[in-house]
Amino acid sequence: MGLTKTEEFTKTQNDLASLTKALGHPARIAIIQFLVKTKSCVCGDIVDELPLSQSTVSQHLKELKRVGLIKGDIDGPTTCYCIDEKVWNKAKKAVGELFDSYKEPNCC
Amino acid sequence: MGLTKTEEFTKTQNDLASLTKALGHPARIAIIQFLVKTKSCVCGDIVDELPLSQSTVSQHLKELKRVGLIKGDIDGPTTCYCIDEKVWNKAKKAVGELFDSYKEPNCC
DNA sequence: TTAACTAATCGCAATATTACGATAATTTAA
DNA sequence: TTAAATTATCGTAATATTGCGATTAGTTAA
Repeated sequence: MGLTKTEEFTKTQNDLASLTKALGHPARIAIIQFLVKTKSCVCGDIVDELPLSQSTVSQHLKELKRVGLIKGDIDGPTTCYCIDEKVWNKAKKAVGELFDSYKEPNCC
Repeated sequence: MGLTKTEEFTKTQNDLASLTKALGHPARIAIIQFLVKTKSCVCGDIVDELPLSQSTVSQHLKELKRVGLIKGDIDGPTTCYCIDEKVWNKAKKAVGELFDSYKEPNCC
């Protein structure tokens, strides 16, 4: 079918999956790393940094915006992208809790 | 195209993306949570727990095995799945470093 | 051996994703 | 106003993902 059965899972599960899915592409990891390390965050700079076309980069930015990890402020003709601190910290906590929930081998 | 330009990104970027992509489905999050909380980890128990068919669950297990987060020991007619501690800790570290790399708002 | 059980794989259909060029929308500069 | 620059969106093609039923492969029990 190609259609995830979202309604069969909990909100937590769907939210975590949505977040990790958004990070699940090397271009989007690269965008995040670039936004973390640079002070400027003009869209054009991101396009220049990535080995992808402008329209493709724009799509990846949209996906990261969808989950809220980044936000874009329109500033004249350009758009200034950056990490959304609040959502970032929430995501960090959620993913951290998942990884921390495993303590030690149960079997095998 | 539908084909990620893997070769244009660094190994770190591809590895992180591959890992988060594997976590990017609610069924796979549910599987991980189930393996974390239960002591038993028989494949059939996972199938019973999830609202998906046996073949679909098997596919999700395969994806998690592909990135190494879980491993499956064939034990007679059943297969015993569990978290792979070593890969888990590596993944935890890699994702943790990504989230920790962001310190404070740069702009916007 | 046969039968029952477990789990992986195959084949298929529906939908999603990735990527690009072209176009549109917006803003600034001339 | 016109032209240039920036970014979003549209349309399209190729590939990937999700899900299921059916089948296959393997093991155990009778």
